[in-house]
Amino acid sequence: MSLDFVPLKNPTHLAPVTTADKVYEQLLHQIVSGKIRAGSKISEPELAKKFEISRSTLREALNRLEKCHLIERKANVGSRVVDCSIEGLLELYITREALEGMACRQAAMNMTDDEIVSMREMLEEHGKQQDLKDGISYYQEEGDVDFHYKIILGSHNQQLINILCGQLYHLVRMYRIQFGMKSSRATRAFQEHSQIIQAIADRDGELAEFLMRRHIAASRKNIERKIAEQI
Amino acid sequence: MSLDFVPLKNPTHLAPVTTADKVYEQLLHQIVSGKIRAGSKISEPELAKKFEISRSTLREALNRLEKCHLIERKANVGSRVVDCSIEGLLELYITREALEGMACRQAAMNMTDDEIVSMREMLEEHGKQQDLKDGISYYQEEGDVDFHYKIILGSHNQQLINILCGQLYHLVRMYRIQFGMKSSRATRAFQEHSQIIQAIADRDGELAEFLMRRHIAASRKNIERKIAEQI
DNA sequence: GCAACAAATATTGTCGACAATTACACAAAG
DNA sequence: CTTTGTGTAATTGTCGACAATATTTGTTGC
Repeated sequence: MSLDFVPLKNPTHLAPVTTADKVYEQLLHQIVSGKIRAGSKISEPELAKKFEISRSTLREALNRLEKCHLIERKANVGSRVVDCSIEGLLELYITREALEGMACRQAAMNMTDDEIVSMREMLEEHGKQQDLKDGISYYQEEGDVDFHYKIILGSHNQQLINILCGQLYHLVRMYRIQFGMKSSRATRAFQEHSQIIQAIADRDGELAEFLMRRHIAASRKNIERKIAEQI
Repeated sequence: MSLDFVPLKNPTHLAPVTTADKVYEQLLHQIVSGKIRAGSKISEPELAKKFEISRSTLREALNRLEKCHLIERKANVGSRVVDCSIEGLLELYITREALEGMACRQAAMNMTDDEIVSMREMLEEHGKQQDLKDGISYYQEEGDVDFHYKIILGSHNQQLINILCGQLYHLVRMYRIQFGMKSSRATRAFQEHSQIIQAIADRDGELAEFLMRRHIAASRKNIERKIAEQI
């Protein structure tokens, strides 16, 4: 299996230099996209052979996946991909609400004017795409993630950035893909994004946090509602 | 170097089964306590020899330290212990404020009555010790951590538990030890703890989160003040 | 047919050696 | 004296093999 192509999008992302890095990226993508099924057992010998690397190198890659909580290891038993459950999804969103809310508050305090301008431009761009496609759209989904990434980075808080971009957002993307979560409240979400940016531009940290928390909570409740309907 | 003695206190803690587990615990303790200095470079051959294990096993242990952000690795360069900076400490407390605030809100919603009783008992115990020693005390410091651990666990949210107990609190303890942070507001903190438990017992999640955030923010501001004085 | 135990198989953990990369020491040039 | 370049030494990354543990298979007894 080739190790070249890089299928990743993450602001924390560094260029992969070592073999284990590249395998890690491949596996990350395959898990997030569901090509390696959630909850499935990982066979070290099997994967090592598939990637044509030694088990040591593969284990190094697995360690990094474990670091972002995409797999879980038990001593002398092995690794499993985390499984996607509704409870897990809700817990994830609650955690996001806390962290991104604070990140948003910090962003209002710490973002440079340039960063704010750049966010406004991005939002405009998203608005145009929304005009064209309205409803569901790949760009909306990716656009949403981009928006959140920029705010997180804008907090200038390395702890928040590491936890959110380095760990939680891989899971967020995984759930989005595997549960087929298209937002269904795109125009609404776009408005909320605008409000949030305005609060940041006004340097109103308290409001910015409040709005971000409401934004994520709304998204969570939307999911809860859908789940309830399916029963 | 012997690998037997277990010097750890963490609710997420599982019995170490593998050699790498034991070495990880030893290193964790040595880093948190400052025996291995913050910011210092880690030599794999040197440490492996000291523990009388192979480099592979040591690297396995290092991977776990990296997982809780106690060391940082650069490809082809090596590992360093994270260094303790004032900015890092403040960022840590801001992150704690967000996460523990939410954990406290969830605890108010999800704790069982038994858990609440158990918290009350613990607080009483701490109160007695405070009567005796008043001022600075080992028990106060450990008691404070115990209090926070219990609330985090009470959230019943695995994400919050993992991030806080598995990652952030190692850093918290490291900073406490290395910066010699004795609270200096012990009686005040005790009162705040009481208030928080009351809010949880009343199932008032909103108030519980508010109080916990104020509690941690006060602690952070206390640190900022001390730092300012030293200049 | 089912349960409990035993042997065989497969998987994970650990080891030591080699390859690739980086850091260091020293010499030569400006 | 500083700086640049080169060669050596040290460190990290990767590999394949062996040991320890878990899982599966097969067998025996009821």
